[in-house]
Amino acid sequence: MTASDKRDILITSALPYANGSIHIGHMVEYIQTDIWTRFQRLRGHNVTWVWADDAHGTPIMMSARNNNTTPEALIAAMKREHEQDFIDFQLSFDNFHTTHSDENKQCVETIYKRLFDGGHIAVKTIEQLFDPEASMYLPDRFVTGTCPKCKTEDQYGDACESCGTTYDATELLNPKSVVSGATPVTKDSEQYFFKIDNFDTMLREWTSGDHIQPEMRNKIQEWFEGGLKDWDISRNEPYWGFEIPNAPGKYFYVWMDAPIGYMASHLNLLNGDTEALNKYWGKDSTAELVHFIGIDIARFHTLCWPAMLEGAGYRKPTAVHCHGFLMVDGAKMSKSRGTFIKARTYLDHLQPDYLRYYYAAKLNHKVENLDLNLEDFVARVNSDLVGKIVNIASRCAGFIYKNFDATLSAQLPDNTLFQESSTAAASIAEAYENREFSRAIREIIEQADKANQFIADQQPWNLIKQEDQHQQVQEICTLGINLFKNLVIYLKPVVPDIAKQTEAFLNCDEFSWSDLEQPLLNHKINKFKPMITRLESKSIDAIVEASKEDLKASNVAAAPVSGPLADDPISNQISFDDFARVDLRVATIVAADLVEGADKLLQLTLDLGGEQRNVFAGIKSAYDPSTLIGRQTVMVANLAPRKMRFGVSEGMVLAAGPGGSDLFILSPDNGAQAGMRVK
RNA sequence: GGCCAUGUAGCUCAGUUGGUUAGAGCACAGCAUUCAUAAUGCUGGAGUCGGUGGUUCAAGUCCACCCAUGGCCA
Repeated sequence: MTASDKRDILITSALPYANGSIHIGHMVEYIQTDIWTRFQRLRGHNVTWVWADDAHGTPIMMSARNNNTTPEALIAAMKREHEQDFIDFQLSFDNFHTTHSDENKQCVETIYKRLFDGGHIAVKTIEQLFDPEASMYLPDRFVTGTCPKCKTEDQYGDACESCGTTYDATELLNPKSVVSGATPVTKDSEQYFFKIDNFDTMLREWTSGDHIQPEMRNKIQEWFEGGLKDWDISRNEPYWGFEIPNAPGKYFYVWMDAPIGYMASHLNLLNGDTEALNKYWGKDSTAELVHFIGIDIARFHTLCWPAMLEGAGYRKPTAVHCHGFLMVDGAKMSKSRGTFIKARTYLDHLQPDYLRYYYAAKLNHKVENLDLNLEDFVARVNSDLVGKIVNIASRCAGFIYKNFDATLSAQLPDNTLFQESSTAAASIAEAYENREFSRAIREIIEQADKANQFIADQQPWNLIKQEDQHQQVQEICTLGINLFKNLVIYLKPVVPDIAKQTEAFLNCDEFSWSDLEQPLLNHKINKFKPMITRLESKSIDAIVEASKEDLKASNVAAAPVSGPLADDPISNQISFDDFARVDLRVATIVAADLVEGADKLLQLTLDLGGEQRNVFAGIKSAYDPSTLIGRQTVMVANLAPRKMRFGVSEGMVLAAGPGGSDLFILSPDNGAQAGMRVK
């Protein structure tokens, strides 16, 4: 590669929020970033990957308050945890910083000042909730009340957890201050707005180019049609963030300083050298600036962020790559199903290469969700990595080691296989470059299939029995080893651990892309050791189980101390289909009698509107049979009949309560008819 | 409610500008093989391409509506 071919690439991943642990959903993006980063390095480009913890905002302030700690202590502990997770997942970032840093304060203030001087900041007076007792403005999360839409009580001032509606805190019904319990009043408050509309023309042009995936352009178009409204970048104190210069009591909104955290992390890596920073961020920079993000934060990265950069006299991103969300077994990650898997829980059980490979095999350049199918995960990794790729080394190495003093032959057999393996490079590189990792993997596995076919075809295990065929065997296995070497170079961005073991096994320096062209000949190798063990489904079960344990542990803290929920916590989630299997019907009690010899049972005759059922119900302690006759109730109509000492019970009546005299059978409202289904 | 994306074999996915009989891997069945971490090779069965209607000589591919899933916004 000549100096002029060498690209300067600055890469970022989205900033994880410093208020929770990293999970395998985050890892989709970080692994995607890492594969692309490693690929570019393997090709010899000058790559820098910087990111940071997103360490500001009300949720962090609240968490610190609830845990009797300071925000500083909380984010410091979280940063250590996050960074260790990333290192252990073999992410090859150059710097992981925090948005609560001197560098970020410096960058935020610089950008804000430039925007202000450029006439891109407006000061407007808006109505905000104010706590008259604590005499302070209330952030959204410091107000609770009833959702204006679905009337669910005890919701925060930004969104309803029950119906998902987002609203202004001023719209809450019966609002209450979290701080004092007082009813807030509305009060005028000055806020600072970024006039993003000033950049309408620039943004329309910029987003119509190659910087954005085509499917994102449709989405962005919709935002333009809605009009670019002034963006409120300030928050009243108390707020956890940076104070706005010359605006006492006003703080930068977390989403203002978060993306600037990319720049600040870079500045931190450069030890504060702003000239070096400008080489990447200056208006005329020729370096590439590439962001990897999830679709949920696309709006900030495709509109707010480029506008801020433009307004402050910096360059705009080369590309903003969006990905979808992680699904596990076709559904959203679920805590109760044990599919909300923390990065650490995964690492406690498995090496990163497995998950890295599986994600790579499914990632593409589109904004699609990625489904982690746990059964498929096991099958895919075992079949591809163990059965196909590493097996090539395993089946050739023995011959070389035992019969040829661990030395590869001086020449390859007379065929074009090695040539083919090298020329696949162009297409595989193109796939990596365009982030079509699944295509890259498909093409790599095709090469592996060819290698295995070749070995099966040549049958070295038969040839070795003939003395005069020994050189042939050495050459066949040398080719096998060299095909394996190329496969590992192709896979090096994806499975760094296997690549490292292969370099040691083959006695080689660190592989680079250019090593694809030259076969190893007359070269001594080491004894083959298994590089990766087969994935067992019991490991997956253990991860799922451990993830359920995590849930239990976190539930203990939040569980109510007394009351029905404390005595009998809510069961694991079920699907609608599970529920639908239970056939509940309205029934009329036409007869109710004491059962001779039974302490707790009443014998009920239930009418389902044409069909009568005999049911034994354990409600004698709470009900006099004569008061039940003529009442309607609800029964499970498709419960398997059960033989009891006093007869067969053909269903079950629904009742609530712990027992004894505290039992309450259900009744439908007036008008229900016997036999109606409850659903 | 509006919008965006997705829906192809049991599972995970390819299917370029509409053009022969819709492909691959895994799983399954049979055969071969035993160098290899029970790994590998060959052969085979398996699909009303979410549904309905339309455009066309021709639709998995284009259009309309509907359904399901995921998401964004209100």
